[in-house]
Amino acid sequence: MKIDSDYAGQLMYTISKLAKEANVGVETIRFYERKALLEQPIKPLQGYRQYTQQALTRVLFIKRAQYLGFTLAEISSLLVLSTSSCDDVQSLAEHKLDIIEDKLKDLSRLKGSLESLVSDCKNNPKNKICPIIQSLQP
Amino acid sequence: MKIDSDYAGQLMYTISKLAKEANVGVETIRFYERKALLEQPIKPLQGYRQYTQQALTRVLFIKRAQYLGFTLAEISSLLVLSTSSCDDVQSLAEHKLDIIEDKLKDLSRLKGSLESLVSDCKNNPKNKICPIIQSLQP
DNA sequence: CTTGACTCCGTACCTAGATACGGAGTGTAT
DNA sequence: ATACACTCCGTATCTAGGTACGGAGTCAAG
Repeated sequence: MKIDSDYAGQLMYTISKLAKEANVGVETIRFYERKALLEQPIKPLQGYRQYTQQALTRVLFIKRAQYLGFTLAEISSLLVLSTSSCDDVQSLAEHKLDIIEDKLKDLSRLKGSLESLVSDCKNNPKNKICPIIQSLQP
Repeated sequence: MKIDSDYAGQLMYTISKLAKEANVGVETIRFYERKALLEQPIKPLQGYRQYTQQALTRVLFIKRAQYLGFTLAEISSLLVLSTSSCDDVQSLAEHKLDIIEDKLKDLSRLKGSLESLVSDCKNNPKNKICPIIQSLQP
């Protein structure tokens, strides 16, 4: 078992170590590189690519942002904006908040409709047509 | 302009008329046929396929069920179950309800997190690093 | 009898976010 | 020194729900 490389006092990772640290698959790392969310380290003449701690930080950033509901495209914007404008980041977040609120409304509506249908089912005397199916007929 | 065919007193549609009535695209009708959500009428030796009112009913059923949050796969199950068991339809709906409730919880959590971050931004003195970006750093 | 609109059919393409595969190169342990 | 694990790279595949395309056939109006 090889120990992680050390360059100028910095811990380095191979792609699989990086993936493991970030709790994602190796293919996911490559995918992020293709999407330009993560810089691909230069390949040395001899051996494998080495990933820095900054790369790990970046992958964790992406995962946290995803957890907050941002898409990869939005995360890409976040990364561009992160070096400049707090105002722009804030409006991205506010826009996302609007979308989330819309989705919440939609889901609440669905919940209400389904609850009412299920309750109809429970009151349904045997041998009668299912109220859910009935409700779906035009 | 050809008038819709009439067979045994029943209104019939060409694929584009059916699509128009159901407010979907022609390609969507074909897609549902491929997914076996809709039966493809037999092609006459001469001329185009004719769709019945039952076909229109079916497409509208699919659209209503989608509006209620069912996926096409679930709608496929609903169609199978619809001819037999109200209990089974009911448990499908209850399972869907569980999923919707989970999503509602997730979205509420996201909403809370984002609201708090946006509010941090608003209190952010100029020239300081954006709190949202900061929160994404490990 | 020609023109333009429509159908038919297979296939390819799209988004989003990965996931899998195959073959060649590389690294390490025994 | 050889077996096995890992990397590298391009490309293909997957889910879900469609949308688009191209060429041949068909239909109806003028």
